[in-house]
Amino acid sequence: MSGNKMLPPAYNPKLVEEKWYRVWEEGGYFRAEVDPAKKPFCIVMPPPNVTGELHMGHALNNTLQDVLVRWRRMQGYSVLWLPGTDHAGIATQARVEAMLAKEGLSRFDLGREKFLERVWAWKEKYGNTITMQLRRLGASCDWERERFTMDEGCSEAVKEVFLRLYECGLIYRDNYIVNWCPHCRTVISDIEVEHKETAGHLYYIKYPFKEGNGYVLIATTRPETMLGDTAVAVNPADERFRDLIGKTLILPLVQRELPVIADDYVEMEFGTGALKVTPGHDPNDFEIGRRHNLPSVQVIGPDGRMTPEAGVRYAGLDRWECRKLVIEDLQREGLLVKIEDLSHAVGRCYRCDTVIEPTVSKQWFVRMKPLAEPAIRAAEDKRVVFIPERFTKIYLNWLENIRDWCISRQLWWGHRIPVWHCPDCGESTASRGEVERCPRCGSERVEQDPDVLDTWFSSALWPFSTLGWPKETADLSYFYPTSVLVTARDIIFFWVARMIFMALAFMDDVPFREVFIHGLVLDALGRKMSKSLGNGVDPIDVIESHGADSLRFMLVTGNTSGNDLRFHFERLDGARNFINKLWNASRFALMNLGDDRAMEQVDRSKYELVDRWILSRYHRAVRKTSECLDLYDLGEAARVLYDFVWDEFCDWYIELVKPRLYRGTPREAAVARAVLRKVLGGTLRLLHPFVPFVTEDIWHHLEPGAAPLIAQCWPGDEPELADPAAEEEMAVLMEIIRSVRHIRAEMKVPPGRRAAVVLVAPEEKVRQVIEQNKRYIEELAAGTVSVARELAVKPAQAAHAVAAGVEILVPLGGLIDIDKERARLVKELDTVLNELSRVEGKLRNAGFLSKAPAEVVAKERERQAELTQKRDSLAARLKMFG
RNA sequence: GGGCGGAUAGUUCAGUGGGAGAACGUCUGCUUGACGCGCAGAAGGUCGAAGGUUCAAUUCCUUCUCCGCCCACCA
Repeated sequence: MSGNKMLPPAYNPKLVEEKWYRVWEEGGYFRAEVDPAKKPFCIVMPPPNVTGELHMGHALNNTLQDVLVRWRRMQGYSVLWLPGTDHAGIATQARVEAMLAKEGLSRFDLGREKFLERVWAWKEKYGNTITMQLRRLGASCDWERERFTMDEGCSEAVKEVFLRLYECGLIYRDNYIVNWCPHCRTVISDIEVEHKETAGHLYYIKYPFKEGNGYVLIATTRPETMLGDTAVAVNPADERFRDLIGKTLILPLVQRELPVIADDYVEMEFGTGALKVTPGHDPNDFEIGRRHNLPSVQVIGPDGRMTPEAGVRYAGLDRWECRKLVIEDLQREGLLVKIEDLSHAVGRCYRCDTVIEPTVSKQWFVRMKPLAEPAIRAAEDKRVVFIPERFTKIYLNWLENIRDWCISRQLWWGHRIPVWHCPDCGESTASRGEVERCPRCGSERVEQDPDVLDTWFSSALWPFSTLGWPKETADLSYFYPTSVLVTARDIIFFWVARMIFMALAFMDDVPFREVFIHGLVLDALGRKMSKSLGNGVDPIDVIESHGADSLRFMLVTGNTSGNDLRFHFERLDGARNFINKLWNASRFALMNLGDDRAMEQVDRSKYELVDRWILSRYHRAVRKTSECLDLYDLGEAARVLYDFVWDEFCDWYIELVKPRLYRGTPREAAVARAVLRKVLGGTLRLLHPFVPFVTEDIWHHLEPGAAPLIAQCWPGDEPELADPAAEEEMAVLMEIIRSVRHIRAEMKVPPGRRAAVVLVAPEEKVRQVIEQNKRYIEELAAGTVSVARELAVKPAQAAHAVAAGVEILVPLGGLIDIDKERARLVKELDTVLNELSRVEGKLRNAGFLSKAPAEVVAKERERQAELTQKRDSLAARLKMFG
């Protein structure tokens, strides 16, 4: 025996996780090779923000990827899991600005260049926090290929894509109504606006006619915007207002003249049926304005304060203060008719939750229709497949209703728009390199556009920019298209869809063949984990307390693809217990296996029933696990392994193997050891993708000197191990053992006391199986077993049961409590009778007999026979008690 | 206003056109030579409601109820 006995009785992740990660990383096991002899398997990691710290969402996302990647690697694919981080424009800039604020500085004090130096310095210092945390999770990505959305290569790709889109007219610059965040001081795209139902008010305001008395009553939720009104619109079909169209109103407080116009957009039923039109601060009004050539007045500025256009009384006021004052003023003038409560959706910035101010502004856009179409077809043609399938519809629905994508941001941190403007002639020039002078007028006063691109613009290129595009690299031709994208369902629009249309436009192929969507990690109460709620659980804390494997296993088993997952600490304990169970089963094996590996090659004819059984079950586990993984059913795969390890391998096989190991002949023990080693070795391989650390550690105790488990091959299908006969026979033994245990427990037979179990088995074959495996029943049910074909005289002082057609008698001498035994039998008989009547009812049904498949009918017949025998036996037994 | 997901044991969740499952919790035993992060045994469910399809529905279809999410330019 070797140093195996040194294994401690509990697995301690802290002792081994760091060590094995180092072995893997330094051993180059994560390194991807372009190997034409192998099939490629590639995943690009959704890049976490450089500002980020690992949260449960990352932990889930990366665990799923790591399971797939480790599994494929073991299967012999040439695997590339490409990691990286995202520059996260607003988030990172805000972080550094907050730091500057502590020094009493703003970014404007530093200037663009100096500020960017500070951001880069910050990134160098803190940007690898999350990648270090991913290592602790066990993520087996190729760190030598780590990328950053603003590194040289990615920036090249961004420029290239921008220029090509610009040149073919798919990127344009226009004055348009956009979503302005007064807090972030930048425009954001439509999907970055979160619409939240908010309690508000509907204000009814009189707009007097210019001529004569009377007024039109309008209703608005945002009275401060009235300062920018340039018309009032009614529905042309609205009888009430037909005569008013073309008349002129006087805008209260401002005294501007407003035409009454007719537009289909106006809902007759809402409010008063008359709509105040503010082209400068409402997307719908903007469209109406364009249709009717209305002027647009910007009354709210970039800082959320009223502009001079709003009039001297209001200029400089915060938009909310202004609202109050406008209401007061209207009230004073008797123009405010009433205020109603109204719940409506208010758009807020997804980053800072500030209420978005729609504003007209000159921005850069991507023309979406031509790009969206191929992306729609790719999903329709199943060139990209979503798992679960239902997300296809969500994706398609979004693309089919897509609007142009606003890509410019008024930030400094990001990819600067590669366009230079000439102040002299107005020419704009897009260029890959610096532009020194205007190509049109020769002016040297050209200046680069100050804005940067939406962070998601560079993310959209991630699957090919990281592989080297626009260069034609070996990685790109070998690994592209990537195999699968693993991501949370909340960024299908932000990211998945954009990667697909960009890839189709520039690579002429999908970026990945499959999209594996998972849900969100919620807290125990079902709420989203968030910083503001303070209900987040830190994965690193969990790794500290339970180990990375426990966290991984819990996340995988708790998850059905696409569905959210609630985080329960109890489940974490369950995962840890499982890992500890595996550890101890291995410990048992190692204590008994010894070092004589070469001797363990055993002739299969020497296998006993229990060996054939566990090998057959192992074979099933291999097959089932592989099937589940193929279907991205990782949770089910992990559950299959959990059940196999705990129920079959530990609770049954290890117990069944002990008699031979402890008291068997040397030859018997050798057979047992061989099977034990085989099953344990295979199981470790199966479990490795899920719980890499503990399996790797055990592996090296089991096979000292062998290559690490990460580099071992995935268990192949061994059809010769399937043994239905062994499973059937074993089922009989197990049922008998359970019955005896049940009787012992119910009748309170002390554990130390051996019971003399009598088994009456009329069937020759069954009797043989029992006879040959008597020792196992004796061992596991703590008794001595005798078998008979029939029994002339049945002992009265015995507990009785029927299992698998075998009558079981456990003589209890004076111990038996007749009343208790009778009650037990009555209860047993009751369930048998219920079941039997159900089965017989079925078999009496002509429809069932004629229409149900033959094997279903046969099965019911079999059950009927079994139940009948059980019933008779129980009834006879009851009769004995009178 | 559309769309999606969930509703199954006390709790958290799997699952299935033909005998309802796991984990945790509960109850009863147990210093059984791997493990008390354990072992053995047990209790506990008209599978949200109502219809329909079928020989057979917890599972498929329709409607409804409740919870959650996403999308949407009724001010």
